[in-house]
Amino acid sequence: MPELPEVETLRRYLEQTSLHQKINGFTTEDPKRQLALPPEELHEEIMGRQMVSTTRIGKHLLVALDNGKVISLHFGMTGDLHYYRIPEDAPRFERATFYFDSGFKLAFVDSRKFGRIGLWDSEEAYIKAKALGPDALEISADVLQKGLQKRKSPIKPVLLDQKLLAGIGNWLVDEILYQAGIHPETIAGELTSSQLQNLVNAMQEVLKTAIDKEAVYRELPATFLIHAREWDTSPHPEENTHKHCYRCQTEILKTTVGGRATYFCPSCQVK
DNA sequence: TAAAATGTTCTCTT
DNA sequence: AAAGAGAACATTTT
Repeated sequence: MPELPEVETLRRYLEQTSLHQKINGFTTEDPKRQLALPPEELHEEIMGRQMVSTTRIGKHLLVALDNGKVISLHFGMTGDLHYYRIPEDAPRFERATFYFDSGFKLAFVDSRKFGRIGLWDSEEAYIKAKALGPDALEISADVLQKGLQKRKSPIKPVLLDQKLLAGIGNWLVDEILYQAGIHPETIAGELTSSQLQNLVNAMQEVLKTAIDKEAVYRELPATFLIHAREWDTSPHPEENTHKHCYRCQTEILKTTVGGRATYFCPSCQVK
């Protein structure tokens, strides 16, 4: 699930379900692993408090409490949220739960258990601790260009570096490079100014489109590369057209760049 | 059944 | 100091 558009969708979900209710309980399956602080401490700080507002930076969701503290939610590879009341609606893989006095619960769902929950004195403290760069929707072309300039790695792993800019994950980076017509192994510092411009435009376009569709992949435009990924659950898997570039019909290739699975069009994205 | 999976972080090396 | 490579983390799904 959780790259920038997914986390933005979760932020809105939390905002529409869970604000302004008294928290009267919190449980975790595996506090040592899932919490960035001792469970007693978290419990003490949030009991009786209310969530009052949310912020997102990159893939991180921050929830402000009415005592000024900030809960951090990071969703790892498979994190999700589910708000419910009756036990029949409990999701699979519920790893942590916030209980409200309304009787509703906010579940932190996470099959692979890479997600983390923390408590901080301020948003700034969290951003500093994680050394997060500017959010991918906010970063200016100028700052991005300066960040890329000195890097000698392929552009793909550089864009995945959350210290440079926050929010881009493995499917997004492939999508953005595809839309920008840039080969994922192009050395970051060697991008031309027109490539850089294409990159900035594609990043905005892809992020906004994905947020607009609430990160539901099958609703993304047919022009999106994401439909070529194996885990795309197309309603018509027998139609293999999504394995080809919508622009030139060339077969989409799968390789490894920076240790991650990488999809690209060998014809539209040349080094 | 072995392999791959939307992410981060740590260690080691350069 | 900073950048890059690679492994580790835990579990599910195909």
